[in-house]
Amino acid sequence: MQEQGDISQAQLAEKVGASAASCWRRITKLEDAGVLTKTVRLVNADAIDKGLNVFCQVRMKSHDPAARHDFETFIHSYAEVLECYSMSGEWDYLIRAVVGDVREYEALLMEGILTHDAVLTSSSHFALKAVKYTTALPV
Amino acid sequence: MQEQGDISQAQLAEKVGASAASCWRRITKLEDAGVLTKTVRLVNADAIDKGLNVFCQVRMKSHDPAARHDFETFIHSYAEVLECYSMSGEWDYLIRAVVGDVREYEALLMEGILTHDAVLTSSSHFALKAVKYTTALPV
DNA sequence: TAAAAATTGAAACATATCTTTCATCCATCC
DNA sequence: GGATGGATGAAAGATATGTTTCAATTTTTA
Repeated sequence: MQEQGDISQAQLAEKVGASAASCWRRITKLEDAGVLTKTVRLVNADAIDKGLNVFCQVRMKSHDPAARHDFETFIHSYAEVLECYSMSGEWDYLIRAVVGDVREYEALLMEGILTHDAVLTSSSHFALKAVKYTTALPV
Repeated sequence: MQEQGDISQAQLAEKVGASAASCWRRITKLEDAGVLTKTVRLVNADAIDKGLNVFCQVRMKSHDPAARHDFETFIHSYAEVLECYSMSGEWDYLIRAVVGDVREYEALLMEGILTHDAVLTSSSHFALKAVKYTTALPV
């Protein structure tokens, strides 16, 4: 289901060698346990001109909880930011953003991310190619 | 659909203020055009003990196409590696891997990634928290 | 402005879908 | 070893689903 989210329980049952009813019970249990979460439809980034992946490392001026929380809420408001992680080490945050071109990224960085009060420095790195991208966790 | 991949066309129609038939036609067109790709089910990483995100930067010994291609195929074989990008700048690749704990990552790195002939160096960075994670591209 | 082309919505259609029920099977525990 | 609890599969049931058709409307083209 991680690879084919729209598979029917009947097909799934055949694939795993169980009954449809058994699949239904297991899926329901996993949903209730919060293991299986939402179903999403993936979009081809190149097809909608968002094929450029940029990674942005951010260092904060202050590490106090309020500033961090404010920055995290702030970063959530940017649709171009698909991923953001609070990091150990020299950089406080690592962001993955998708844009159509470098100009678009410049705008996101200069008029967006860097305008936040708590941000001290940033360092951007551009992906030349997405070698692998999957949402499926191991087993 | 990027946020709710299992929405029915009837619900979608109501949401966007169009008919179900119209939705069906548009979806079919986007699928045929390769814009809408597969539907996937997301899994709660913490629930299956894969809640630790690690970023690994890799530098290659050689930059020749054969070595790169071989490494990229190699990296595809690791289920823990969810994302891998060929990068500009000082590092050749950036990898995001999910593991249960640091021990598990040590094994992936030492017995996996670093065993590849073309790899020169690597640098790993651990995420303390996933602040934002979405698969939905902007608009 | 008039003709042509494309898009739309409503309804009908056929089908696939999830969900429940029930009897059976298996494993476990006292 | 018998009884209890849990899991299983097959079938039935009700419903929601995708897909097509057709007439009407809108947009484009000449």
